[in-house]
Amino acid sequence: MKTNFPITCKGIDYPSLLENFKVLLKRNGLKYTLQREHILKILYKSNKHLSPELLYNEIKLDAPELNIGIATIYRTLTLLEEAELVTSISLDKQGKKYELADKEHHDHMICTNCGKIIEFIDNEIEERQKQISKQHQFKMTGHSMQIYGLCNECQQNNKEK
Amino acid sequence: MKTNFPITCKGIDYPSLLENFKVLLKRNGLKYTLQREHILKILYKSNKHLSPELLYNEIKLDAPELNIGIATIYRTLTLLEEAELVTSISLDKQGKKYELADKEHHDHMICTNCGKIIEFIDNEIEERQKQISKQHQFKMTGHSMQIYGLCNECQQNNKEK
DNA sequence: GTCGCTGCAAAGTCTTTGCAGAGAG
DNA sequence: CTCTCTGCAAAGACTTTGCAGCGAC
Repeated sequence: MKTNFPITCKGIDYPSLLENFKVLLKRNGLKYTLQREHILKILYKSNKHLSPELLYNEIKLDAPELNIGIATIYRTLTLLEEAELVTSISLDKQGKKYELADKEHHDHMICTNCGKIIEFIDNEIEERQKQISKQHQFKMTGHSMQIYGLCNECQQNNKEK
Repeated sequence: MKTNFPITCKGIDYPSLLENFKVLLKRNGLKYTLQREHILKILYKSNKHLSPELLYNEIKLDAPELNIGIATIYRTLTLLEEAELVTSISLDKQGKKYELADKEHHDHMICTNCGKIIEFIDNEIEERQKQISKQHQFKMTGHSMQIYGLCNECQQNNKEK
């Protein structure tokens, strides 16, 4: 399935996002369902990286009557990722995590102690990546960068011990 | 298990690497076995990123009489990674891949069409990462960066079609 | 000899798939 | 009505673990 969703998500209110979402589903011949809305909603509300399982649990809490299945989560996330409505990062141990697509691309700092994820953007690096790709005659379509280490908090805690 | 292997691997001949390897095993209270040597050897010979399964197959071919088990591959790779004798990258679909630790850290360009991996280093980016970490009071211990896209070859092939 | 290492098979994860029924358009 | 989407359960891929025997030291 090939979809083509030109969209930015964050920084808009939920009702607008939802409207956007419905339009985009239609445009791609996909149906609007309560399950899909809830997935969008939880991603919007939590505003952070969620694993499929976490997302599943959140929806179970938020809408137990929906009785959503984990398979639907996986299927929908795959679909939304193809549609570029969500993006994912894959961490070595923890598996894939998803978040709403952002109008701005960003990279991640991941605390190896507590798992916290700090987002950042750096134009200098972005620019350099393009140059490097060009040098290697490589046609860049995307990239991901993770910095691993200890967040401020965990550094403090370590000192105390 | 905590190991402490200060080492560089590439750019040295195999016998030296092997000697190095034996010393380091001993230093960490680990035993030298034929299985471990073969894993080292294949990683050295292939000089690229291997998945546990590929590594397994290569060893089966190279030394069928060893009758190595896949579990040993996994156990050994985990161990060698802790020991910093090998490093891994995790690609979304393909899972983890391993290579011998290099004296120089490097990043990866990954062709989304053919899976080819091109390695590169860029000091400007390395430097910038340090600065960014500092800005966020984040104690960087490592990082990984992947650029996704089409390698030169695949671009040519696409044009032909 | 001791104790770590190994192969095997079984058990775990995490993710995907087949299917029949439910539901959106 | 039609055809997609869903939940369920089963199947898959990949990785880890328990165990008894083997082998390095």
